[in-house]
Amino acid sequence: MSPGVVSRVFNADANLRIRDETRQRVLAAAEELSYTPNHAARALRRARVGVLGLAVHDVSNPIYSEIVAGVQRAATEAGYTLMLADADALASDDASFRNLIGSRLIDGLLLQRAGNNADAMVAKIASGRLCTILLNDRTRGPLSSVALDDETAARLATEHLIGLGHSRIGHLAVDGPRSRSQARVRGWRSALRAAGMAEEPELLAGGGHTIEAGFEGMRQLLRSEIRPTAVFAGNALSAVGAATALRQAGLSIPGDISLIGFHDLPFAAHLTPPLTTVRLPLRAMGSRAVELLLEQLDGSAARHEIVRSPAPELIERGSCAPPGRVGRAP
Amino acid sequence: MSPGVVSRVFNADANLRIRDETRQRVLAAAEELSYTPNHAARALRRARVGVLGLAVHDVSNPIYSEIVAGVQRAATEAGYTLMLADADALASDDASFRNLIGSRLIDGLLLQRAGNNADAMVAKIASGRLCTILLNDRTRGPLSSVALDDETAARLATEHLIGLGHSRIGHLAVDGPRSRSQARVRGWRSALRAAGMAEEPELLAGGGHTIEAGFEGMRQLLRSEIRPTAVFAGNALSAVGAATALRQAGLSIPGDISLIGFHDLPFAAHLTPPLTTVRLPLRAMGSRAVELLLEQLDGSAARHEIVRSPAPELIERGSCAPPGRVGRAP
DNA sequence: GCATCATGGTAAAACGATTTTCGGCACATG
DNA sequence: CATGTGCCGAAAATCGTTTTACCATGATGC
Repeated sequence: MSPGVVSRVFNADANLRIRDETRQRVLAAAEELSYTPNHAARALRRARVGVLGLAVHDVSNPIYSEIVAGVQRAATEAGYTLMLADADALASDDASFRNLIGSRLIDGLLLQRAGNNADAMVAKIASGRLCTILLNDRTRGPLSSVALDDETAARLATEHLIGLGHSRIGHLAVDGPRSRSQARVRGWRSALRAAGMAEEPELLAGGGHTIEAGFEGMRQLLRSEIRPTAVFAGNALSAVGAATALRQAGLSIPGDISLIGFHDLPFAAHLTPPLTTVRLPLRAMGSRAVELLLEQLDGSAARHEIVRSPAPELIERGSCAPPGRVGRAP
Repeated sequence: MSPGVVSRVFNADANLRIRDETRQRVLAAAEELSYTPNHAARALRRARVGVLGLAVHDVSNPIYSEIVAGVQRAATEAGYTLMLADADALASDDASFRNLIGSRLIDGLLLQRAGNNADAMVAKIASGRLCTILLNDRTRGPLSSVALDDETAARLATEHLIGLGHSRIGHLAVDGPRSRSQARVRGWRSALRAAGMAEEPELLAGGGHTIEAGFEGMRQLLRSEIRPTAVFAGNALSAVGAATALRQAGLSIPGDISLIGFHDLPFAAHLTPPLTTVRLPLRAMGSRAVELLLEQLDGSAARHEIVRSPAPELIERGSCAPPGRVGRAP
């Protein structure tokens, strides 16, 4: 039996004419020897490895975990395996960068850009020939991107606070206090303006995307002249840190200050008080990114897309209440 | 210039005698063309791909995230790339299983066994020829394993509660209420016995390794005849669920019931009250597992190891207090 | 009876590196 | 002059698949 026939049986080649008896013989022998095609040889021959790369900034961040889950599912469905890389290591270690990007270890890359040298990194990748999708990013550039409708979600959160009667609504911005043009800040601002409220610069602080940064950001808000009665945190983890800062200041949530988080993660319901959040389709974004990547591997052009479905949704729990009134007991 | 020379320059072959001028010429040309060796071809020729697999039960579980971080670091240091797989998908989808295990897509596998069919899966893997290390597992079998000193940690947690004066100390067991032989249950029991306390079967409930399971487990403990004054949760996430159950029952922590968690995760300090825990070297276990795997790839025999360093450590926060007294304010 | 065609395969050439073998050149030695 | 002997580098074999080209053989068409 020649290897060529075996190969075509395995790949269900439609152009192969073969006696059924022979096919059975091949299959039986494969079973007997528990034969599995060698990945490297196959990848070498067809110029395609069947592996997608996913580089995220911090694997242990639960927000990324959600994205990873979506990516994982879509990739598996499409018959691809997923390779996880550390975006920071990629940015700093040039050897591992070249190994991942240039060696055709993967067919395409999903990149969650983050950190300071993100731009430099994007440039480096764009100059290469590896098909890449930027995750959770709405940059207009040579690289495709998939993002969420952060602005709508931020507006939703802010409007909820406005609806409760708040008028001094702070915001912990993920990209620092000076990032006045980012989507979440825009959503927050547009909701304030629509309600006829002035935007106080002191009500905008940096909250980062970590517990610690949220803690610091909230402390800064509390030190400001006009103390907010409600705070919209631009990130789920920073909301956790913010809550701790409030508790340390002896303030109750939502009695003294209402708090709303961004991204609805599993533990949000288990904070004290349970955290009201806006939920965004993180998993869907992950899946969609894979679809886009696969399309692009087939030659379609770069594209910038925003995943709006399922739509951002307000998840009411116990961390928001009208101002100046004690909310329900914890 | 022949490809052979190029290859040997790139891999710093000691047996190659070459004029320095020629070497420079090779290096310059490589730089010029931004040449990177093709991974598949290289993997095919040397029967080694430079990729390690890591299969965990649930990527979004923060405990696994810690392990992943440790594995990631050690793998990168050793010049290996990491491939993340979903252990559940591996167990259920036979095609992806064979693809990962048999095709030499990876050189070795780190497997966090979990789920019901874990045993069957281990058997399937053991029958194959892929070098595998079981993570967080102390099974004696043909496969190597790396585990933590859960028993000591559990004893430490229980002794802390005993030291505070508690005598009715419940335990939420990760593997269900009937798993009387697991390490954490053993640690809990041995601490109780050492203090001359009887082990009440009603004080043992299943807490799983999810928030929900912990919630249910605590509710069960609260329904029992002898209500505990302190609970040792066998898992960090189940402690979060347990805290919610207590809150819903109108009980205060630690005023009415003290709570101590297993595994010290970033958010533990940000619960209300901040959760007292025992910290285990999760990252170190991940790193050690990689080391063991690499040794074994070089031919060393299977081994069962327990990572005891850094030693389990009690992290006191605000969720434990003497019984029948109100603890410090949240 | 000769050309054509479908059938059921075989044989061989890629794929892009690594590794082993071999050969040519220059110089020294007997 | 013949013969080693270092040095450098070229050639060729190899890894396990996929893919293309091709070849018997017998059946069919005319």
